[in-house]
Amino acid sequence: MAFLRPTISTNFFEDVYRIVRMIPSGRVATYGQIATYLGNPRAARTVGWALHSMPGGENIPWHRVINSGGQISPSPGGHREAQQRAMLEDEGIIFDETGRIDLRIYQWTGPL
DNA sequence: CGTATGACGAGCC
DNA sequence: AGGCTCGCCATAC
Repeated sequence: MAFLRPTISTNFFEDVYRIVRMIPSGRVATYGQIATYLGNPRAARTVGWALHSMPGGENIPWHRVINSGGQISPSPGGHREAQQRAMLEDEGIIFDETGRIDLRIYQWTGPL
């Protein structure tokens, strides 16, 4: 529906959403990882930005995207962090004492 | 068109 | 281990 589309052609953003949508439940991906799949390994910040300004209503598992440290990136407002963690735990992901995820186990291997 | 910004990442202390 | 700085890149203004 073209009339529902934002005036701006956020092509890069759509690509980000497309990748994120492929992440299966119980798995996570890092911002840098997604940026790599888009062909820009250094655009991790932009990926994060795409998610923070993500349109609601879309079926995008934004909570499955974390930083390379295996932690949930603090967002302005903060409370999303707890929500994100709860959703991930609900998918069976275990956090350690420092609130970190073991990427060796949960990191999505990509659209292989 | 130049400046500022931001769910990052790697490096250094 | 934890915290700070700098580099990167697509958008917003």
